[in-house]
Amino acid sequence: MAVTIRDVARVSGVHVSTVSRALTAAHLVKPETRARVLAAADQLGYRPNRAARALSTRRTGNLGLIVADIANPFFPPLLKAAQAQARARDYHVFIADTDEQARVEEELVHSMAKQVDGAVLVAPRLTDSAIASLAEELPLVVVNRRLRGVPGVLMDVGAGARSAVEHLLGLGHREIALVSGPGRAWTSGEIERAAGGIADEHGVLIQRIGPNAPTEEGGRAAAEEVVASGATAVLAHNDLMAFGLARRAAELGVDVPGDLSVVGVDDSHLARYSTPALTTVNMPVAEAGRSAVDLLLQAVAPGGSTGTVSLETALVVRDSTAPPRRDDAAG
Amino acid sequence: MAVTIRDVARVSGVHVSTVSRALTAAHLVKPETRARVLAAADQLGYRPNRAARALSTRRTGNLGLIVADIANPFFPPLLKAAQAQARARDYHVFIADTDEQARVEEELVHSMAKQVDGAVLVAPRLTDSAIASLAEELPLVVVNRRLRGVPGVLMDVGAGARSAVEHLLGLGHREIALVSGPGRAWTSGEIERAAGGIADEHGVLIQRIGPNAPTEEGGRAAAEEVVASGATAVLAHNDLMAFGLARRAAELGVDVPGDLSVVGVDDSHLARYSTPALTTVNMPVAEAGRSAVDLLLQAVAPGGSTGTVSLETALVVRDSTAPPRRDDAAG
DNA sequence: GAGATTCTTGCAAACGTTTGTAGTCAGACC
DNA sequence: GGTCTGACTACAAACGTTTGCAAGAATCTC
Repeated sequence: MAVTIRDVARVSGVHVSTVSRALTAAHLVKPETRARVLAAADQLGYRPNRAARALSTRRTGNLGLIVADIANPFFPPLLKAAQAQARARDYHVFIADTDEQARVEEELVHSMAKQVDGAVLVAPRLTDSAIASLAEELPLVVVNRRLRGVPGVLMDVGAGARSAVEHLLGLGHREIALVSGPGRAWTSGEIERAAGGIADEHGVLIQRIGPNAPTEEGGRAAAEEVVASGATAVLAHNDLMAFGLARRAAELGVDVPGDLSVVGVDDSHLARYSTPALTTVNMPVAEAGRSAVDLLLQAVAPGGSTGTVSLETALVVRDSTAPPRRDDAAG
Repeated sequence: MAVTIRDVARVSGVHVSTVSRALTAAHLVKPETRARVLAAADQLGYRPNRAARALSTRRTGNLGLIVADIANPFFPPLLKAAQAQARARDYHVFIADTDEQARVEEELVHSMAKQVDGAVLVAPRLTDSAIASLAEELPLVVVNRRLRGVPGVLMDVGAGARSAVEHLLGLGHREIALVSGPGRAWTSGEIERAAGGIADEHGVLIQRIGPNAPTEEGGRAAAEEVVASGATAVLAHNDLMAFGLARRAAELGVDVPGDLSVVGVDDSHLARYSTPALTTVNMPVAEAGRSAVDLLLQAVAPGGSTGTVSLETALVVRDSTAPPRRDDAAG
């Protein structure tokens, strides 16, 4: 039924091994022969069977992309970029959604292991040691997780959080709250550390609220505590939470940014679309997706090197931050 | 290195073929033998090599998911649901992004053909005949495209558009515009036909504006024409466009919904997040993703049947629609 | 112009499974 | 007690590639 290398061999009058070489190791066959083979392949519409190739070479030409939640707006641009990069390198990508569950994440790596040359774990929820042990089974690259021995792509969210707090301090805020996300995420720790550090330098204490689910609901849930705390500004773990927080605050009669400045993290499209448009930390997700794939491909290649790339983030000031009200500052 | 069926055979003291059968055709081996084999497999951490299995059975256990733009908020929930459904059926999914290019779509089907048992084309940009010819090469399911001979999942966007127009008519609008999307999309035609039909019944003429790119920019671009047309209400091809349109209208000093009611299509999260929250036609995308996978799996199965499933849509009324201003109606 | 290289190609084994065929064994049947 | 049946298992070929090895042809070297 399907046309195989054998058919091509017959039509072009050479042995299958010659066809194979003509296709994958051009310099090993005489140019004229190669031309004949290619012509035959083209004429027959031959496409190599990657499963057979994989069996023989032990390389599948496939990559895995494992994320916590495809529908979370943070991920799609990353997936898109990673997929495009992989395709440019002639790799296909499997995608899998863990539904935020560490156990599923682990199981997915196992079940993919024989089908891919390596996998990218985006913002993994697993423990460091679990990831390290998976990495022995399959070449892995992590995004937004620092792990010795495992190549990673880090977006410098700490620097972004620092800029965000500096921005708030510069506006005159002295009562700043931090609504944190899931304890397990690497970004949570980075944000807290950086925000705390810069606030310290200015003799300001940041109130931490949370942890919360990294969703709009999580943000809403934190809103009352934020308002009650008397904070005039708040930095949220991500845009979704910032958005939920701002919405809930509005319902409580608190004006954003008049009474409360809100800063998010991610710069998802949400940030531009919401009203007021969200001041947020831009994450270079597309770049991260590309880098992750490149790193993985390097790690997988014969003389595979392993490294970590760090990407810069930047604060994007929009309409959800403003100086605190005089009376607030006085009270 | 990796543990194969051969290792399992050695440890459990049987032939490889027995191991194979113990794993895939339980009734063909004696229960005790099977238990021994399973124990050995478990102990060794054996995982079947799917490439080898694929070579032998000619079934890969993989599915392809091809979409125009992963980052367009319409797709991720569909991808998520499809992926989950596939996983529940023990299939893995390849994902690919065509960047809205028909040629890429075609090439992707070709390059996936040998690696998957079938593919889902979501809102394809190809012509009917191109899809039909691809369908001979590989079992295909289309989403939001009607094509004889190719199973499909259709979201009844026509009914949704009809409800939307009825809603606007009910509010008292008589000057209604339709901002259409890409001419190639099936949904474009459906919306136009349905909207035109119901308006006709009420003796109202709908002004068609476009076609435009199905993006925020496309919506912005159409805004001036909409405003100039004197329409008091507008139905946009999708939420992104509705959103861009509303934003641009606001910039032009046109109040939404006071001066102009805006209705979108998709009910992406964007609709809930924007201000004013968008009245829009809800599309059952998760359901569509699941159905598409089920349909594909049916088509691929031995006695494969082929069918079309149609899913209902529903108008969701939010804050972007209101009765027309008196003076407008009078003018 | 003979030996040494280098090219070019064919042969056959291997990758890890599945599966058709055939063999063994125990029990049933008469 | 011999034959038949059915349950169970081993054998070996096949799936479509790649690749080490070897052989023959062509080219080079002196």
